[in-house]
Parts: sequence; C-alpha cells; structure tokens
Amino acid sequence: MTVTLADVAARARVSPATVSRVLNGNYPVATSTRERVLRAVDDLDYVLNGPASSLAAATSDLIGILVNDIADPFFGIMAGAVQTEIGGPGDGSGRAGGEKLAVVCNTGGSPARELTYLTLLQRQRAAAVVLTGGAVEDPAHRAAMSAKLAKLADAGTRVVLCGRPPLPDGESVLAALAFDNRGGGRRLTEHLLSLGHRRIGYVAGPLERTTTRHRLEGHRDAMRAAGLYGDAGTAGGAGTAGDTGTVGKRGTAGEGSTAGGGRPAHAGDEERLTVHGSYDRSSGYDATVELLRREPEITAVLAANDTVALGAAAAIRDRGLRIPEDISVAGFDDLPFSVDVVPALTTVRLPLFEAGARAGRLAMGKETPPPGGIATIPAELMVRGSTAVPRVG
Amino acid sequence: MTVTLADVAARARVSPATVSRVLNGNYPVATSTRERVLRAVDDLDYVLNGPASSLAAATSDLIGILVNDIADPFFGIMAGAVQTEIGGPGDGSGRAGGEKLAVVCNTGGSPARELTYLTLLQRQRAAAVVLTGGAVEDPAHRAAMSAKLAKLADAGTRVVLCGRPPLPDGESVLAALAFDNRGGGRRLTEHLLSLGHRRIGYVAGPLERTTTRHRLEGHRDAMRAAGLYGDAGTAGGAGTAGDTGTVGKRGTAGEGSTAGGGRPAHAGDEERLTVHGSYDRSSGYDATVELLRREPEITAVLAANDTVALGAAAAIRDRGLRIPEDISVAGFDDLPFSVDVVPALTTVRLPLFEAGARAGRLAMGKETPPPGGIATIPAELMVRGSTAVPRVG
DNA sequence: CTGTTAGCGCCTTCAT
DNA sequence: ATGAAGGCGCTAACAG
Repeated sequence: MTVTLADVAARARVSPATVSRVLNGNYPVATSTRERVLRAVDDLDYVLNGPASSLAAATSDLIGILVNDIADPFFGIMAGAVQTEIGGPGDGSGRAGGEKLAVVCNTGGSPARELTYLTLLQRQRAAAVVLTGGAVEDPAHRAAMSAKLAKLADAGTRVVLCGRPPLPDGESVLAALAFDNRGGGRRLTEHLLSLGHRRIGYVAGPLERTTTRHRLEGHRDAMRAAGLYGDAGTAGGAGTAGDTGTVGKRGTAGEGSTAGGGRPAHAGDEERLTVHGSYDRSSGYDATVELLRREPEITAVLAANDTVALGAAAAIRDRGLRIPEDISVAGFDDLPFSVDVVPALTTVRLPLFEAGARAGRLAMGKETPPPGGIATIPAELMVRGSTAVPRVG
Repeated sequence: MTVTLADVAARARVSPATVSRVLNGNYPVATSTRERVLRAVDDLDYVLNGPASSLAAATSDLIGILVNDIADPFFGIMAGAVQTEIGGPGDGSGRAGGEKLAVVCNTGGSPARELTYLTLLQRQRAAAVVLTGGAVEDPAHRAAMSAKLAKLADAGTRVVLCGRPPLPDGESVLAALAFDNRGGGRRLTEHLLSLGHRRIGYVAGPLERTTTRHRLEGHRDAMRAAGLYGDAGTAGGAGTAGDTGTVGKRGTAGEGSTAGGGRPAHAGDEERLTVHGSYDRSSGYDATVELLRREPEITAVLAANDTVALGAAAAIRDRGLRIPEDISVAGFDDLPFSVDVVPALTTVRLPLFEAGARAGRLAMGKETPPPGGIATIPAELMVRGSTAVPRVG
C-alpha cells in the first residue's frame, strides 16, 4: 500500500541506489535519468521515509530548540528566527529540499525537563540543538548539562547557546551567544540615576537564574558606583555562580519598613529594595505592591523584563500613582508591545530576532562560530515615556 | 562506539526483544528481569535510537503543529498548550517515557509552505498534526490541502484543526475546533452600537482568510441588523467561501471622502469603512490613518485583533485624539497584554490555551472527538476601558 | 514470560 | 554514471 524507493526505482527502470542519489542530490546523476526518476516520484506520489533514511544515514532533519515557554514572545521571537534559517526557502513545489524541522521544547525553566528533552533529542539523533534563555545556576545541574551536551556533541549534534551564557567547560558547545544583560541593567540604572532617582526598587526574576543575576548585578554595580548602597554589599560583581546557591524563597516575608526616609540611601537597601519573583505579569504586580509597602519613598521601579513591568505599572496605577510623574518604570527586552503601552516603556532592547537567526545559521553550519565560540550580543537602552525626573519632595 | 539495544541485552543477559519490551513497557516482563535490564541501560548510558524504532514500528514520536508565526502569542499560546498535553509529565528521571515532541512549523500564512510542511511531516511519519489559524480561501489550495490531509490520515497520522474552520470534505480530519469568530465580531459590534456608536471603522485582516471573513461578517451582520449599512450590501452573511475569491489588494487606494457627515449611515459605508491589512501592529496603524482620512467622523475603530488594535490606538493618539473619549477602540483575541494597556482594551476573549490543550489531547488520542468531529469554541466579549459612549456632536 | 527470526526502507561502500 | 549487496537498530510476530 505504501510506496517505497524500490517502487520508484522499478517505475523509472533504474536501481534503488540511483533513486536515492537523485533524491539526495549529493552525487552525480545523468540529467536524463534524473528526470525519469523525478517523474516516477511524482507519478507515484512518493514521499521519502524519514526514519528509514535517518537510520541508514545516522542523521536526522530535526533541530531542537529549548525554550522556557513558547507562549512568551521573548522565546517565540527567537524560535521563529531560528526557523527562518533552518527551514528552506519553501519553493512551493511540494517537493522538500534540505530544510530541517524545528522541535520546540517547553522546559518551563525546569532543569529536569531540560535534561529530559535533551535525551529525547539525542534519541532522535537531532542535527542540532539550540538552547535559549538563562540557565539555572545549580552546580549539579550544570554538571549534568555539560555531560549531556558532551554526549550530544559526540553523536554529531551541533550545540548552540542563544541568549544563554557559555558553560564553564564549553568545548562541546559550538557557539554561545550571550546577551549583555549586565551592561543593560547597568545602563538602565545609570539612566535613572542621571534623571535624579536615588531610591529605586528592583523587581527581579527567579533566583538561581543567570539572567536574573546578571541584570541585577548590572543594576547594583551602577548603584554602587554612584555611591548608593554603600560598599558593604553582598558578593555581586565578581560573577561567581555560587552566590545565590542555597537561598530559598526570600523577600516576600519582609522585614518591615523600619527605615526612615531622610538620607539618600544606606547599605541594606540593596536587599530591601529587591524583590524576586517569576518572569510574569502577576509576579510583577505582587512584587511591586510589596516594594511599595517596604519603601513608599521609591521614585522608580526597575522590572526584570517588559512583561513584569506591565504588572508593576498596573500595581502602581491601582495605588493611584501616575507613571512617570510619581514613579518611573522601566523594563527589559523591548518586546513588541512595549512601544505601544501608555506611556511607552523605557527598556533595554535585545536583538532577539537577530540572535535567533544567527543561532539558526550556526546550527545549520552556515556560519562560522565566533572566535572562542563566544559572542556577546549588545543590549541597547531605549528611553521612552515611562521614565522621567523624580517628583520633588 | 555507539551502544545499541543488543549491547544492553548482552549485559543484562536477556534477548534484545526483552529489552525492547522493557523500554516500551507494552508487554509483560518479570520484575526481576526488568530491573536487570534497566540497570544495564543505566550502566551503559543507553539511549534508544528513535529513527530505528520509528522505522520498525512505522510510527514516530513527533507531532506537527502548523502556525502562521510562532512569535505571535496568539499562536505561541496554542502551541504551548498543545505541548502541555503531548509532553509527558517529565518525571525528571532522565529516562524518557511516552512523551511526544512538538515540531513547530511557521507557515507565515503561505499556502505553499503549509503544503510543504505537511509533506515534511508526512515524511517523518508524524503521529499527529495540529493545524492552527485561519485557512486561506483559495479553492485550489483547499483541494490540495484536503488531498494532503487525506494522505496523512491514511498513513495513520491524526489530523486536528485548532482555531480553524472544518474542511468541506473533512472525513480525514479527526476533529475541528473552530472559534466563534462571527459571533465574537457580532457581539463586539452590538456592544458599540448599544453605547451609541453609529459610524464605526473596521480594520480587517488579510483578504481570503477565513478568520478575517468571519469576524468581518459578524460585524456587518450586527450593523445591518441595526439598520445601518442599508440592505444592499455585498454577499456577506451566507458564509460561502468564494466571495473574496479574486480580489487583489484594495482599500489603501481610497476613493476619497466625498461623503458628508450628516446622516447616520448609508449603503456604501460598508466598503468605505473597512480597510484590509495584515495582522500586525504597523498595519493597524496605517489602516487607521486611512480610515480617519476617509471618514473623520468615525467614533469607534474595531480592529482585526489585539495587535492591530495596538497600532490603531497609536495612530489615533498620534493624531491628538483621546481613547475612548474621542474614539473607542476594540480588539479581538484578548492576548495577555490587552488588559494592561492603557486604557485596557475591550476585546473578545478566545480561550486559546484551552483550545490548544484540547487539540493536544485529541492529537494524542486521549480525548474522544466531538460529535461530527466539529466543535465551536465560544468567544466571550470583554468590555474594558477602551470603549465608551461616543462624543456628542 | 522470554527467545528466535525476519524484516522495516534506505544509504553506502564496492564494483562495474 | 549506475548496479548489487549488506547492514543501520529496532520491533513484531511466532514459537516455546
């Protein structure tokens, strides 16, 4: 019932081997026979058996993309960009060429699922794997990931990191494209400082994530450089991975707003003015409520990303405060909606599409990796209406 | 170098068949041998060869999801929901169970790419295919799609439509989950009418798309029912697919705003107050500019979807008009950001996640299809701040 | 419950 | 430039 290569060969009066060569186009074949074969393919409506050819050739047409959540445009944009590079031109002939298929894997940020998906992709003999988003900073998980990626690489799978910092022992990784989260966080903070803000609340992402840590570190670096936060802060700047190691859920408990509002700032603000949450809207809302409870004097709120900023803005408005007159708000990522909210969101633009496209090219072997396999993708400050000089008094 | 099933069998001192049975868990195996096998698997770090097992079993672990654009949350949410149902619980054991992988295919709305991807999925012997988004209303393409889907179904692939109207000859489709776009468009318009609006501009989606047509028809039905638009309108209501058949790009040319502003409305408004564009922000902006040029008297703008509404709102503001005091704006879909824009967007909520999850279950064979294979998913009107009574005069 | 035996459909040396 | 033949790694009857 199902037509095979042999059927095509019979109809074209050639050997199966010849048909295979025509279909894969990797080998010289006389034009006349090629045409005969192609005609037979059309006549018989033949479709190659992918699993069979993958088995024989020990490779597949699949490229895995690991994302936290494909419903989040942050990841959707990168995933879409990867596809533009791995899916062929789509000539519309109905006949398929050398295009690869994207297997999108939602990890939800869970280390276990991340590993499971890598195994699944290994099982599929994926041609490449693109890992997006920040990594979880658990040493055990990092080790497990390195081991897994090494196995994948051994099996011929190209591994590319997109928007994720390089691994310590990254020899199995073809290329790592890392966003300049720290620089972005710093510039955003410097922007607020230059406007005159001194008491700035920070709604951070989940603990133990590189993205969270880097953005926060950039922020704190700028605060410290400005003489705020004193110099007695916690680890921070050095970039060691262990500093948030065993910390559980903290922050929401709150230590009461014992501080007065007189002096510009003091050591300890660093902790008090930071609240951690997840990368979603409601988390931004809740964290901002908590921030305002702890320190009603803040004149600005920096959010972990644009989505969180949306929640933060809602909380501020619900409290009857105006943006930016009473409180400035800023996000991170510059997602498409950010320019359209009112007031337009000041944020840090990450070239998500460009990064994803580059990752896709790397995954296809169409582009040579950056020197050392590592590239830092710049993050650009976008100043818009949601930030302004602080209210007086 | 690469460890195979036979290696595991040897180490566990059983036959390859037994190892296979343990791994697939579809067959009774003594607990003691199972444990022995599992230990050997761990010891050897064995990973099943997917292509090989797909070849032998004539099925695969892949489920295709066709979307217009994965970067658009409309599709991202559905795709993510599908995954929650097809990816197993992810027990974290590192060992993979019966979970399937999602192959996300960006068609960009192109019929040719849609077909190409279906061929690619057929080649992979996908276990199921979920098609999302509106269909293109070209008879030739419809026929080609039907044929292709029939072949897929023949080969044992389950075909599910999610947010896409059923095909005329849908016997090869397991289930079609269609959004009530027409009802949503109608209720949205009735809402505006009840507020007192009479001159309503409509920023429609691309021509020849079912989604575009249905939403627009719902709108026009309501207008006509209210006695606006006269009764001499074009085809509309019946739901025949041919009515936009050969129309090219129209609308942006504009026929000049020759009409006065005196009477409430007249036949011909139907065309004049509708501008087609694509489903993106800038298209909404441009279309709204055009709408305001044609008819400065409009008091409300209905957008094809929320993203378009964002662009429309920007155009209105740039013109110095206020929302909703001068002009009301409404969208469609109720994407996550819609509640957070200012003013919050009146829109029609589509249960994208629920629909995607159901499609996923259907694709997995975990849920029985609705009677007749067709289900209409309700669309709920969400009244928020962006619509209000029209300005007087 | 477990082992044996055939392929699944294709690619790929090796000849010619 | 083309044909012939073996095997990729696994599953699915069929025995026992």
